[in-house]
Amino acid sequence: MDALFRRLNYYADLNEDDRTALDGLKYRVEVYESGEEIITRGDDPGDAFIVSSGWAARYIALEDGRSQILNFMLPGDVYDLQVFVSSGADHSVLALNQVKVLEIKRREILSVFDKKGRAGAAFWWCALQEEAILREQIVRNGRRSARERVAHLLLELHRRALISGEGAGDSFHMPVSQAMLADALGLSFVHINRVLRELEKAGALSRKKGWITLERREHLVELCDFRDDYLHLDANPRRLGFNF
Amino acid sequence: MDALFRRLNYYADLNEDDRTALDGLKYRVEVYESGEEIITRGDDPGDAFIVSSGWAARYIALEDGRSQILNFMLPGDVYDLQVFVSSGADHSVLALNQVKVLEIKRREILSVFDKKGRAGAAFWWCALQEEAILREQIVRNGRRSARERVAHLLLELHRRALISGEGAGDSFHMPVSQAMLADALGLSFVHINRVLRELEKAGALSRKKGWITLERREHLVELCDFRDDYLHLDANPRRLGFNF
DNA sequence: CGGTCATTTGACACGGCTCAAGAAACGTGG
DNA sequence: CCACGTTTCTTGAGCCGTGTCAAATGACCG
Repeated sequence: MDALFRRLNYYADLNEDDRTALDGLKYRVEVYESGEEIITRGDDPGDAFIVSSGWAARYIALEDGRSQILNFMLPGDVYDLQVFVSSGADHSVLALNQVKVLEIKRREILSVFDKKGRAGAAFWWCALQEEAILREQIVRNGRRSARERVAHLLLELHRRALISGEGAGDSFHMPVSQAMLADALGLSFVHINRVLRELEKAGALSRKKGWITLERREHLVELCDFRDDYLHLDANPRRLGFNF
Repeated sequence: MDALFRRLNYYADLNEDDRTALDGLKYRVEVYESGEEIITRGDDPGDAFIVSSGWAARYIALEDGRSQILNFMLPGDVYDLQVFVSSGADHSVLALNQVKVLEIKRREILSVFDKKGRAGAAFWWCALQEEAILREQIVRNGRRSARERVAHLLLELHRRALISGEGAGDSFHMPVSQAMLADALGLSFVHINRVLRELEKAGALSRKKGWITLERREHLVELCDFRDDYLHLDANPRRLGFNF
């Protein structure tokens, strides 16, 4: 519940009532190991899911084995805020490392919405951000070169990892194989590797045991013209300890 | 208002009360000519927008002139159902031909949501569908070849045009230049042209004055393995006069 | 009728893909 | 702790889908 509170509070500066409302939510904790499917296409979950720890990937697989990652889910991210209508999931969610998930009945979430406090608004902010991230993914993969895509995605994930309370400074833990990056960015994993090595050789970043360090963040920013406004972080800018 | 009612009714089989609630909505009609911007990035509209007639494109432009269309808006599509939180638009909307737009105050829309009738549910269904279309756009552009992309997008637009009450049978009016198609599919307009001509020569489709006819729809479906489930049309399948 | 914009086609270049094979990292059981 | 199988990463060679550039043609519009 910490991850959720942290996230919502980041957006909306919650007060006591909001905190109480959130604490009152009844939820179940499920643990998924790396490689397990949290949601499978066609499921009709019935609950909303909140990532409490670990990373997951929303993806769609084509018939012939190709597959595309839609986006990554970090602690505090919510699956299925479209709690008002129920429909079979049109995509799957895969655990990238061990993921703890809070599963909450739709009507529980609705009770928070109904209270019309800041917690409800913060949930909406989450939904708005999630959709904006999808849109940025479209632009990234549609109109950017391989190098730009990699730089842009790393900058996004770095930013989001910081918000989730993971990572420190210019480093963050990224439990994502190069093949997964390829499926996220619409490239081959061979080419992902080449781009990563090139950036590494240029001193822009370094990698070690699943940790990424953005050695020259400004260089990466410039490389892909990264603007973070799509992350809609300005709900409450004072939450962020530094300026980009 | 017809386009909206038609769309919502398609999803939810509205009753008299719902109809009354919708008819009671106060709105303003704005007309935009082809090429005009309905929403400009950075705007904070304050209202929700419903396309009443005509086509529009949501897009994001990069600094250097590249631009990416996120998706197309057809009659009955709604802009900004995230009415509960207000934030600057992170993308723009461009009129592709003459577009009539209903502009509705957020609180008006909220009143329909609050009534908890089927109209509210139908709005949610719209939001769910919109996000699913974005996801499919990611997969299409990320993991499909140029030919598959073109076929897949045409099939989607055909389907959506029929639902909007435009088009007839295998034909529909598509006020979209090849350069726009290119910006939607992450390709160059030269290549779009080649693919279209190829499909045309193969007898899969024909074009005339902005009208597209899917001469061999099944062929196109097979070509890109088109599954229409992402359009979430199953809310009320009987509304559709034919089976795919 | 001229001007502008959209379409079409050819020639050529190149970014990223495929295939292949070796090296490194990782997990597991002994 | 090592040994082993498995997955992931790395690198090279060659190819192909798509981009770029350029120019002609056609469609539309006042």
